Amino acid sequence: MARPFRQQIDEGILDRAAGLFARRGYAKTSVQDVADAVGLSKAGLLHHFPSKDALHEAVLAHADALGRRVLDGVAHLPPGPARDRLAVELLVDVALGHPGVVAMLLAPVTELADGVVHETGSPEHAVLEAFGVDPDDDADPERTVRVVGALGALAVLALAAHEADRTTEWRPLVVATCLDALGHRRPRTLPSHPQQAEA
Amino acid sequence: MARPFRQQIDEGILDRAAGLFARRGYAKTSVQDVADAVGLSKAGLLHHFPSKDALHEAVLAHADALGRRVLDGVAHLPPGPARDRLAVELLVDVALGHPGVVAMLLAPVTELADGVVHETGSPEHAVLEAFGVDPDDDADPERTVRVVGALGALAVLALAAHEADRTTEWRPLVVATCLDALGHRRPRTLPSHPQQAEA
DNA sequence: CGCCGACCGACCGAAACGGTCGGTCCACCG
DNA sequence: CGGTGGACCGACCGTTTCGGTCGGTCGGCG
Repeated sequence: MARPFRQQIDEGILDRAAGLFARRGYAKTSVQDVADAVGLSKAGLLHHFPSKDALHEAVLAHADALGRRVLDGVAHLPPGPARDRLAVELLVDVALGHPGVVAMLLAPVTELADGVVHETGSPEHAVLEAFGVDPDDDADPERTVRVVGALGALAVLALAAHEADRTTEWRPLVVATCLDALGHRRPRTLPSHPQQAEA
Repeated sequence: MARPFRQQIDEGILDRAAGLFARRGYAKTSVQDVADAVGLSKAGLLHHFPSKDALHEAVLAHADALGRRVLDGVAHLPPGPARDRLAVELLVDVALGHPGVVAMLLAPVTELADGVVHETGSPEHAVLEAFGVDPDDDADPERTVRVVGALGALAVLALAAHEADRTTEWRPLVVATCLDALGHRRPRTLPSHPQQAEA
């Protein structure tokens, strides 16, 4: 494990595995699936990680580290448009380089819809925290919808960009789309907005 | 199929199954998974559909019908902001009522990232068509990114809203988020009645 | 009462599962 | 030059899960 070469290979494995675990769940992702995705045999993959469980934990730690990187890079700013913008920039960079990880950040949302119970250590919480959203807080539904929507857009765009091999060209477009989804094109300085809207 | 009661049950099954098939793929979704999701035993589910394959085809037809509904509802308008707005409204209605189907519309994008080959009859093409996007056309990357991003936001928001049981409250917020992601600034400062258009 | 459709528990052969083992290949070192 | 060790694989093992079947229970209805 001393060589950076080895570490680089492992990181590639972790990115691919993250996408599979995120979308299919732990139980539904076989070692063979991951091995195929990274171009190894099952035995070859288990040569890098001693067991499926160890691989899963490494993936979780990997995603957690990336999520925390975003959170730390943004911690010095107070909540507001500037922080949002920086958070989006950092997240897009992470997403375009590691698309599987972003899928993992959204996995809890999609899995809960199936009624599946999951008990992961929630690295996604770091991302929501970076945007100042508490999932259990109903006080500001617009903010919640905006942030979740922007993350959804980012997740699928990162995947599509990676697949189409357009990551560098699309990057500014992805950033703009996410910022627009957040509602940041207009000055949002109305926290006590009487938004009775329509009944 | 005589009673509407039966049809209603089947539609609920199809919605749940669509979400599972979309996110996990056909092979990775077991009959037992669908049965659990709809609260039936495996034998009970296979009483409604003669085989897993028949269930899958029914799900595809269901998604196709919903996708086509959006396309038909929008066909009378020329491409442009007005058509985009109507398409989003229709799609949001479909999505909030049938969140699993929207996940299916996006499945090709996420699956291609895994290198999986899929050969489905692509109901999602109807949706892209409604927004005037050709996936193989590089001429207007911004439009592609915008549309794909808006669909991603919609997909995860529909799931989240369904899970949090906030579909009616969140609907206008979801519409606004998707439109913003598309890059259409809402005419909120116009002298006419911008906000009440969607009621 | 008898009938029928909805639904279930138990079961089947086959396939896939996580993991092990022995071996091949090859870069590198003496 | 032989040899040493890591990366990697094919084949295999015992177990679990797969799609699907079968016989049966239950309740509504004529």
